[in-house]
Amino acid sequence: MIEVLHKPLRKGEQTRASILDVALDLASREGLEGLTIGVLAERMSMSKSGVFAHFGSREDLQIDVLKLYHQQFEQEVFYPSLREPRGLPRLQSLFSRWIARVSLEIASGCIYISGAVEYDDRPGPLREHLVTMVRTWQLALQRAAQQAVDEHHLAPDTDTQQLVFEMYGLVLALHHDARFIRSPGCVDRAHAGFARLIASTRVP
Amino acid sequence: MIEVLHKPLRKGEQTRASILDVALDLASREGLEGLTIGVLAERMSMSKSGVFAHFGSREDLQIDVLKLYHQQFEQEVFYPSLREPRGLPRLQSLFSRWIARVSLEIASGCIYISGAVEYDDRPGPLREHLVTMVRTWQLALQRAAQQAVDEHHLAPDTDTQQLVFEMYGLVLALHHDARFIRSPGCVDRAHAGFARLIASTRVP
DNA sequence: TGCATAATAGGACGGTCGTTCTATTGTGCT
DNA sequence: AGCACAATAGAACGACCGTCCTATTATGCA
Repeated sequence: MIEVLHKPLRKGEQTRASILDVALDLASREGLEGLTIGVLAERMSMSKSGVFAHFGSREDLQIDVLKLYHQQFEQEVFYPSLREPRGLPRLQSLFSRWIARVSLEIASGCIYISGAVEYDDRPGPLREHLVTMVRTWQLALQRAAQQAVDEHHLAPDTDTQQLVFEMYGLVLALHHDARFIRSPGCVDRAHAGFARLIASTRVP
Repeated sequence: MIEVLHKPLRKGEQTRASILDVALDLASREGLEGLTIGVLAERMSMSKSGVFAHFGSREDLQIDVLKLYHQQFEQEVFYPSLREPRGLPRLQSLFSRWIARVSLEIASGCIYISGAVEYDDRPGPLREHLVTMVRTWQLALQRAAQQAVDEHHLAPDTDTQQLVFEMYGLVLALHHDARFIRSPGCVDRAHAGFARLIASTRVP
């Protein structure tokens, strides 16, 4: 009697995935709040309702876009750095890949950063998801910094939270000067800032 | 024949000013792009068209809000610091007042920062105005830093552009952690970061 | 090949947006 | 007081928004 649920056909998930790809690209440019179903449908050469049917609501679409971004970020920045040895090398790898990602995103934009501004005062599930993801990333950085202390690469009294705060600041400044001001050479400045940061907390 | 233009009556300019006040408050919370005439009218207990009539367009309203913010920023951060002696004291005053302003704005938000994200990819007069203002502020900081070098408070080989880049990063990180993450103690971290920054470029 | 149903299209809904037009109210000067 | 005109209200516009409902088409399996 109770019929077995037909597993979703292939086509649906496939278009759903490509919708999400386009949506991520769109949200990177216009912000998650600027992501609109009409424009998304146009870009997909589909009807609004056709696109809409793949997601329960616009909010669900935004959340799925966010999760996709998070996934890509982990894949490109976090996981590869785990192959570096614990301590300073891994911390440096995390930062470099992070910088590279933000630089590449010059044409589009980092959703963690734009989202932080869009949702700092807008309560709701989207904000919660974003905060969780960014906190996760910050904690991963802090863990790597603590390991650098444990490995005696950084001074034993290093304030790792302070370190992460300043690293984040460098990336935010990079994003700001690259995308908004469009001042050349800011990638080098981010690297220089990190080098100085490490030098001042390094074990002599 | 050509009649003398009647100078605008007092009432008009007065309400226009109070509209701008409310608009600035609103834009600080929701962003310049989130500033809407309907909501503004509601907050003013006026009709939409009544509010609209004071500005040629929404864009003009946004620009006027931006100019008002710029004016307040200069008044609270820039000018008072000019009373400090040239060099490190003035640079430190600029940074402290800047930090204080961004901290106070925790409840509302810094339009320079939110605007940078909103308009990094959106061409138009608003973007141009914003970039000009932020560039002006960055150049003021750089000038103060250069004076600190000239006064032999900072090392003669100091890269002032790099210094400003990192100062800006500290404030962006403060804004991020205070408003978005809402992590306590980030004001202290901004100050600590600046102290370390100065210490590493100070003349021995 | 045919059948069940997933996938999509099309249209309509109420809502908000910026803007415009016209009418009414209020103000300031003589 | 009365006149000129500034200041505001009110309604309507076209456009776009997210969402829902109902057909139509496409797909995968028997």
